[in-house]
Formats: sequence, C-alpha cells, structure tokens
Amino acid sequence: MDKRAQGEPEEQGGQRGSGLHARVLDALGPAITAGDYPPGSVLRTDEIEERFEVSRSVVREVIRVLESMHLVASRRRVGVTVLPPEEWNVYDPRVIRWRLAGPDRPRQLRSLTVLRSAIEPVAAGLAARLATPAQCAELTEHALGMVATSRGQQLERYLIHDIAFHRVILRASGNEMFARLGDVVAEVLTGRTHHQVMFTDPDPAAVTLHVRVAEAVRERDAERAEALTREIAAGAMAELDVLAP
Amino acid sequence: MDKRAQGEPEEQGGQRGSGLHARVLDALGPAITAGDYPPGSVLRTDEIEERFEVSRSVVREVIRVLESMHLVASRRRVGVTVLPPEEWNVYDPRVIRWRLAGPDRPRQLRSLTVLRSAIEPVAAGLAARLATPAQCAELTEHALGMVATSRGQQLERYLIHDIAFHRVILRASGNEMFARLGDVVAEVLTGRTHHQVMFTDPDPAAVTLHVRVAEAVRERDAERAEALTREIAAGAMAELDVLAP
DNA sequence: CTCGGCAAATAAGTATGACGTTTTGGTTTA
DNA sequence: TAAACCAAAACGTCATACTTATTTGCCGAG
Repeated sequence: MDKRAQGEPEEQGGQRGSGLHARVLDALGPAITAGDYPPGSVLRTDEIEERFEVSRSVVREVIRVLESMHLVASRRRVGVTVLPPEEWNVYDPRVIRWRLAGPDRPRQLRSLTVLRSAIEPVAAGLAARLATPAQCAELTEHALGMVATSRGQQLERYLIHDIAFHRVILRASGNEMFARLGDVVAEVLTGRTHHQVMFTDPDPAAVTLHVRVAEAVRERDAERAEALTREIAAGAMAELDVLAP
Repeated sequence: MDKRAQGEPEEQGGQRGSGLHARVLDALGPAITAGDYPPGSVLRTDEIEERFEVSRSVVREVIRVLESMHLVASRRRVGVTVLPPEEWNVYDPRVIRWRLAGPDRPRQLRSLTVLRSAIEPVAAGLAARLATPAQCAELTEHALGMVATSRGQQLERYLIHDIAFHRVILRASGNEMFARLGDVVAEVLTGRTHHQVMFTDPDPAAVTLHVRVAEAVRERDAERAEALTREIAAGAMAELDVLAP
C-alpha cells in the first residue's frame, strides 16, 4: 500500500496522541460535535476508511469509541448514524473539549458555568468540614498567590493559582465526582482568560472572595465557605453575560 | 476454528447487547470497577482473547472503549494496565451502573446523592424561571401521582412518578448537563426503592415537598423551588445515613 | 564497577481478505 | 392486494501477516 506519514514531523493542529486512531478520532469527534454532520446523517465505515486512508481496524475502533460517547450509533445494513445532541455524553472530557473548540462554545461555556455554580459551593462546604491541614495550607497558598499576581499583566500566573485553588476545593470535598470536575473548571477558567481582553486585571472583589473562602475552610466554617463560593459563582455567571452572546 | 455459541439461547446474566463486543465489555468493565484487577495490573490482549474465546478485533475494540472511559491505559510492549479509580470517568453512565452493581455500591450511592443535592436545587430554581406550561403540567401530574401512590404498597408505581418528576425538573432547567443527570437520578431512586424494606411507604413529608416544588415552579417562584428541593435533597442524604454503611 | 549505547524480544498498532449476520426493500406469488 | 421470499448492503467477526514503539539486558568503553 502507499506509505503515509512515515515519521516526518508533520504534526498538524492541537491534537494529542500520534496514533492513527487518535488522528481519525480527533477529526471525526470535533466534526460531529460541531454539527457538521446533522443528527441522522449516516457515515459508512468504508467511506471513512477511504477518506482518512486508514484500515478498517482503525475506523472500527474509532466508531466504537464514538459510539461509547453516544455521539453515533452503528446499525447493520444502515451504517453509522449521528445521534442528536441530547444523546451525547456531555460529561465526557473529550466531548467537552471538542464542543469548547467548536461553534457551540458559548452555549457550552454557559452550561459549564451553571454546573460550576451548582457544584462548587456545595464542594466548598464539604471541604470546610473535611479538608486536611495540608489542603488548607494549599488553599491559602494559592489564594495568596492570586492576590500576588492579580495586578500588572500576570494573568497567566494568576490563572495557575486560580485553577489550583478550585481543584483543591473540589478534591478536598471528599467526593470523587466533584473531584473529577477539576479538569472542567480548569478548561473553563483557561478559556475565559485566553478569550478575555488580555489587558484587564482580575476583579479585585473576586480575589478577595477566594482569600475569604480559604479562611473559612481553614476555620471549618462550612456555611461561610459555601456562601462565599456562591458569590464567586455568581460573579462568574455575571461575567459570562458580559462576554458571551 | 471451533464453533462457539452458534445461536443457541445461552443468554447469561443481566447484560444488554447481544454482540460479542458487549459481552466482553460487560464482563471486563464490572470486574475492573469492582476492583478485581487492582490498579497497575496488566491485561494482555491475547490473554483476554483466549479467555473469552473471541478474536483480536473484538478484544481490541473493547480495550479501546475501556480506554476511552479511562479505566485502562494501553501501552506498547507493556500491555493494558488498569488505572486507579481517581482516573476513571465516573460520569460515564456505564461506569456508574457497573459501580452501583459492585461492592463499591454504598460509596457510589453516597457520591451520587451528594451530587444530586448540589444539582437539583439549582435545577429547580432554573426550572421555575424556564419551565414551559407543558412541563409545569407534567410536574404537577407526577407530584399528584406520587401522592396517590404513596400509601398501600404501591412503591413501584410511586417510583415511576418520582423518577419522572425529577427528570422533568432537570430537563426544564434548560441546562443540557443537568438534563443528562436524569438517568443517574433514576438509577439512584430505583436502587433505593429496590434495596429498601419493601413494606415501608414513602415519607409523607417528602411527598408533600414534591407537591410544593411543583407549585413553586408553576408560580415561577425560583427561590422557593430551590429551597424546597434543597429540603428534599437533605431528606435523601439523611435517609442514606440510615441505609448505607 | 559504572555508564552508555546497541540489539533482541515483546506486545500493541495497523492492514487486509474472507466470511457471517442482520436489516431493508423490492419482487414474486397466492 | 397482501403475504412470503429473496438478494443486496452494511456492519460484525475471524484469522493472519506485518509494522512500530518500548523495554530489557547484554556488552563494551571509560
């Protein structure tokens, strides 16, 4: 057969995974979640095979993965049909990433922010009751880091502390499902920073709130931790109304 | 090769999907989530191949799906290594189902209930602002259905209304991510009913709360809808402390 | 004795051809 | 006209050959 891409450094775009499997998946996944194939459209395996110049093995494995995300359903004699968005496993990190990278980004960002505003306050309340001393220390450290980097064009460093702060809260909640949202929060915060006008420093009020949350957790004041985090969440929602369509 | 399972009705256990792929997946998935293979253990494809008497293709597709759930990671020259629970995609419906069916059930049930207690009040608040008249009607209908079936050993019919009620709230919230938790809630409620002593009728207080939530949503009172749902959630948490280890 | 590189072994990754199975839809027949 | 039947289409499964990355460990240089 024809030799393709034999090792030369022609790494295109921003996908991870260098295998053929990953390459096809990172082409089809985003395309589907972007709505390029409207619900109900059918893909045939041999068509994909031809389009990407890969073998059936690869295509079939990709289809299986897409199927496991409920993006498509494969049926005999009919082909691989694209499922409507309501069916998608919207909690799958890859689906989230794909949608954040596509035209659905604003809507997705809003969904995720609402999700955050529901989860994080409860997580903070739990963290106040369960956080280890080490976690309390981390929390304070990152809150102070946010203060230190909140002025003078240090958004990138600020972002790191911000993400770490929320990650610690989610992990300290002691709930595995909350903990798993750390990546989602990171994605949202990163997206916000990188799409915002890069000249505006973070809202000082938000910074202060983070410090006070760390304080409340350290003092095991669950009520206050929850209430303060709810304020942070409200801020995030308000910010969204300014930025998103 | 040897002919295996050529169509005779030897359907074992409670898994859906009759393909070989589904059969192997429904054997390996539960085993891994149950902890039968401790994190770090390695599975070799040809070993699985032999154990289940299926071909390489099938095994590879199963591995790819397990990999997409972050239950395992496949590396060349090493094999397929089982990942630690912190890595698992705990929002994948199948992972949830598998864990609920295994020894991790109590812990999983607790996680899910905490998740519910964070999400559902916020969802109810949103539903109060966004629910269509039709959804309000559904809500009332199911709340009344719960009342009607709350006495006299009609737990199964009660359960149906209970599930439907929560599903409508989650869908009416207008948030796709909330909506997708409908199945999770259904799973939790079903599990609770079927593991509880089947002779105790539902708590009348909880029933009343549902009726009042429907009322609040119908009257577009977001605050009240949220507060009442928070009470329902608190009840579910309290109930859990009685039932779970 | 240690370090560093080269070579062989190993297991996953990919390609391909053959066959089985289910669904669909048209065609034939009562 | 309606029911039964047959054939084509697409996925599902199997088997096998070959490729590639990674690890292990041997061996020689320092």
